[in-house]
Amino acid sequence: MDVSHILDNLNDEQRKAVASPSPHQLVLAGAGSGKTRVLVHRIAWLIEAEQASPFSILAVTFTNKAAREMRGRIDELLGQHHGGMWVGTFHGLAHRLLRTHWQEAGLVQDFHILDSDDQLRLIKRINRSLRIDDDKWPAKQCQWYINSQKDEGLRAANIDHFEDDYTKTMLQVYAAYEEACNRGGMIDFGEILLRAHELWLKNPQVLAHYQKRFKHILVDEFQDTNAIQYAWLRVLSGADNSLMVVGDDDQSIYGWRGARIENIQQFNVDFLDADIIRLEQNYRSTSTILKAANKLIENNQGRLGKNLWTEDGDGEQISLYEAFNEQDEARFVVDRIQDWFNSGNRRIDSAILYRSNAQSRELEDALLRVGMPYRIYGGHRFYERLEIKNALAYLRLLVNRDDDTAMERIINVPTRGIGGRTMENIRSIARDDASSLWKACAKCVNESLLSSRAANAVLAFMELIDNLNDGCDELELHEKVAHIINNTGLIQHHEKEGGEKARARVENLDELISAAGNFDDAELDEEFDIKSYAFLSAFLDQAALDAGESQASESEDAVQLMTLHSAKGLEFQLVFLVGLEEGLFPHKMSMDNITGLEEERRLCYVGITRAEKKLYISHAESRRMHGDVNLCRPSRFINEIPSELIDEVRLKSSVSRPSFGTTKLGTGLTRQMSGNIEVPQTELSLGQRVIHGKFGEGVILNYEGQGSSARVQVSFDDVGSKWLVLSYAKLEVLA
DNA sequence: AGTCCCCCCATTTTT
DNA sequence: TGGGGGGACT
Repeated sequence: MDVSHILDNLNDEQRKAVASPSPHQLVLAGAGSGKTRVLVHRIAWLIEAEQASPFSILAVTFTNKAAREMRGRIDELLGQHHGGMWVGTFHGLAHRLLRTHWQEAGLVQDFHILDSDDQLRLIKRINRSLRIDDDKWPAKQCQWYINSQKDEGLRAANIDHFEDDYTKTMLQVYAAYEEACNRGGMIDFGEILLRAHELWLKNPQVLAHYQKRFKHILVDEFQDTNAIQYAWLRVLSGADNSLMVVGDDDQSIYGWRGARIENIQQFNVDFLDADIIRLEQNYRSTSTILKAANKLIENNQGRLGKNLWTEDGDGEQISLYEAFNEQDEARFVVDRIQDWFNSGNRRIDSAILYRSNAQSRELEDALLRVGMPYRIYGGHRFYERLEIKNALAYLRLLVNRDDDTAMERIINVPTRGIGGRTMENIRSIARDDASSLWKACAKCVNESLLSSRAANAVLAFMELIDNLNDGCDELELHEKVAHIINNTGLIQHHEKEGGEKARARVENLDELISAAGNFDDAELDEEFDIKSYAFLSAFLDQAALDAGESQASESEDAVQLMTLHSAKGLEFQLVFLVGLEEGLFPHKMSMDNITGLEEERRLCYVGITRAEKKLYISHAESRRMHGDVNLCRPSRFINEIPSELIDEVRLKSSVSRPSFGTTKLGTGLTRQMSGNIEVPQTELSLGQRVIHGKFGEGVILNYEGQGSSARVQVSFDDVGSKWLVLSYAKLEVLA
């Protein structure tokens, strides 16, 4: 077979990786160096050149989006869809194994997945029943503890007891939580991986089967794997199978959630014969941008070492803007995007990247003010929304009446007179009988264990669910969903909230019906009857494992706003990195230790390498955070970029820039101001020192409005900051 | 059961 | 500054 089309259009290094004869490859793929390309071409190479069966291939990614993209590109390159190949996320694949081997994994057949919201609710309930002080040991903290232990592959029984309060309490909660999950047939995200790993260890015959099947394993974003994920891979690949891992140690930004950058080094130890291939040629950015990124990341210790280069030219200089405050920064960014748009570019090719979500507000305000369309990534994902989770909980009860998490969620939503008192009774009966809430409800009704009013309400609820069930039997999935939504009063319930929010919720419920209609079983080998409860079950699994895109309208030409973390893997012609200030980026929570600081630096590296053509970096001299104004020093990362690559932006008004004296802001710090933004139609500019007849001396912080309604915000030395209408306040400029 | 108010908190996020 | 959660009050 002619396989030249697989190797054509690859560079030497990419080709070396794709056609590597070694059983193990470590591909260190720099940003924009064609890493997905290598994975996709490698798979095509295995199938077409080495005659590997698609059934023998397993490709793992971190996100569903990445898995879908890879799958699409493989099909495209091969010109057909190979069903037998497993391409998915760690969680998706592990889940698939557990569905098949539920018995060997020690699960019940109809186990269901607990998402982080369900998990937190469950922990809260457990803590209440254990009488654990929520102020001292917040449920969130317990959740974090449990998940981190699971990421490390540790169960409560495996953890050494120390007699300190913290470990003692956490272990108590962890153990009770494990028990509750087992009783209810629930597994959380960490448990999916842990069980899948234990499945290998406890069932040699199952392991042998999959080791024999998956001769070729490929892993994307390897630097993001945690301990359990790597252990799972290592065991599966065994002694004979081929394993290709692709990653970039310089883009490891998820250490805080268990990712182990050390897995890359460990790979070299575990597989001494591994072929190490560096992809350093970059096809994304200008030489200037790459030089900046290279120099910045050189400040990190213990790197495997990589230097990005391009055949492209230098391109534009990086622009650095020193804003007076966060509003000025936002205004600057929006102005630049307008210029860019007005010179014939698309907004969708520009992105504003920030360290923390809170920074988006100012940017949004500025964008709204000029009426520029934008899209914010992040926030609530579709299947995590309240109204969607409520509807799904009804569906879950149809599949399994003993699903306590679902019961807890909707037994009184919409309100039907089953309050906290009644629930306490039901819970305690369930606890005593070690039964589910549903069974406890039945018992309460049959044996008259509740007041008649409560009993009636409970009975009505149970009848509602049973009737829904009967009405659903012969319906297709989307009809089932519609049936539930229309017959539970959920719409009216959410409408009652009123306002924009209510409208959005009702719309989302509609969208859920379409989502059910679109649900396809492309990734499942089994044939499903779309009217069956098994199909409904598969849909619910999918909803738990794939949170869904947060916003649907992708078509609009809008500026992209997102955190640096969510920008990983994306690229834009024009990129703004905003808020480069000490304490914000690097963030103060991560800057006091070298590990944290280096991860922040990698985050900055990720940000810089998102830019294809032009990069703007900005920082503000003062920024309002949690209510009060802080003075900010420029981020050390700015100094780590060679100054010859940077042009400092001076706005045109800087020619007539007023001179500033040494000013004092409310914080008591003394510093040199260098603002240069003029308040329109006045002689004033931001940062300027002024005097007011009544309030005394101060500094101009901000302005808004024009003409007679123009106002300025002044931070007075003695009385704090005030907004003044210019036409009334007689402000005198101080030299 | 629902509303209101106060207090507390405040990186990053996927599954 | 502002959002969310929990408790108290109606």
